[in-house]
Amino acid sequence: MNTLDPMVQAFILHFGEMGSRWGINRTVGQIYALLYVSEDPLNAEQISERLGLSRSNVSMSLKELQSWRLVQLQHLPGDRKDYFATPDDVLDIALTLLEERRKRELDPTLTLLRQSLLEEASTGEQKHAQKKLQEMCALMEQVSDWSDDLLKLSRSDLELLLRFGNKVPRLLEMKDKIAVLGKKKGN
Amino acid sequence: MNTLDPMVQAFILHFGEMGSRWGINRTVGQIYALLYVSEDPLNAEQISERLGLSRSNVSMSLKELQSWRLVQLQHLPGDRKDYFATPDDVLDIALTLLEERRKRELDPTLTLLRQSLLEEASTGEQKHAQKKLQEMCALMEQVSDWSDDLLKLSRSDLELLLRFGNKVPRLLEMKDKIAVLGKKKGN
DNA sequence: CAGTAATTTCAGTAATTACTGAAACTACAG
DNA sequence: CTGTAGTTTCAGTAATTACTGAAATTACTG
Repeated sequence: MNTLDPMVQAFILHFGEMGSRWGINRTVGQIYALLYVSEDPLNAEQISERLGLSRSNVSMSLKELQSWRLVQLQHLPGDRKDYFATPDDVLDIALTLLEERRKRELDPTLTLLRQSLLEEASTGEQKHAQKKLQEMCALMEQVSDWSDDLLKLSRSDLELLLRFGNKVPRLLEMKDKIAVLGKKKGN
Repeated sequence: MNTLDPMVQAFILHFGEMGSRWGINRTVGQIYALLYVSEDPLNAEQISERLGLSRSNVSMSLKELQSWRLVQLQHLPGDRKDYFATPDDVLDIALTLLEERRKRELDPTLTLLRQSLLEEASTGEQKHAQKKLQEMCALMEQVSDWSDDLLKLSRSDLELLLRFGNKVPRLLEMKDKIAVLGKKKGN
């Protein structure tokens, strides 16, 4: 891990440590951080040199990052190596993260819950359990729909929402007007 | 893991498996699932019997769940044992989860980023890196503020927001009116 | 098509994380 | 106090996950 600026160094190490909390491992976190702050795309060898990781580890980690759509593969003219970079708009990145996390952390459970709710409950204990699953399922569906719609918003609408987003409570002062909109989709 | 209803059984095992994706381990996930569907609070011994776990493992896992504020300790009259239950409102649970995850997954990084941004950048590469950190920091602050405000909402406002939440795009059709509100906090 | 640069796979190993049983602790009851 | 029911701690071990180097594969180049 040679000749990296101390600030960048600290950032990379931090991402490595946070990796486990974020459901990726240290290496994946470090590589992502390195690419994120790099001015230009890097190839696998450059990454393995700068972070002191084996070439094969870098290869596997880059695949993982690609499966999250958090890095993009690029080619430079006249160079056969694969180069990698992160998308440069942070908002893009955040949305990708939201989508992938929903896919991995919510969808499987939602599938299971829906299945369970198709079954007949006989005993009282079963009925109680099913009611609880039902509640969880309903909430998870709402959250899932919410994120779906968020992902469909135009960039400008999204920015608007985020910018005044911390004034959500004020927005709700308008709930009389808003309630009308809500009712159109009867729920 | 004796005499559990197959549906409940499947739910518990699923939570165990998802645990690692959610940043908790199998045991913690299973215990949470068991408590969530249980009609009455359970004590540590009941949990360890029903899930086939050692008593000590249950003790540690319950502490972990308490640190997430996902289970509550209770006492039954005339019984010295500690009993545990999950809060029964799923919305409560979701908000707790949001808050705890922000605390664990976002706050440490936000702290680091803010620190880094206090430093002087000299070289061009440093300046580029700092600009990227700056962008990430700004977005994370917005997300953090968003969730803060969400947590402050009254129960009824929250339900309203969630209920018509999947009509967010429509809400933004009203952005002319809303923009006025946004400007009051000039940003 | 032979040679080479680049990447991927994978079996073995290292590092980390989870779990257990035994011992220590806590708090109450007689 | 002493005994007992309940809980927690912790050192040792099991299980899982991460990482490596060597070999295999891919895809160009001359």
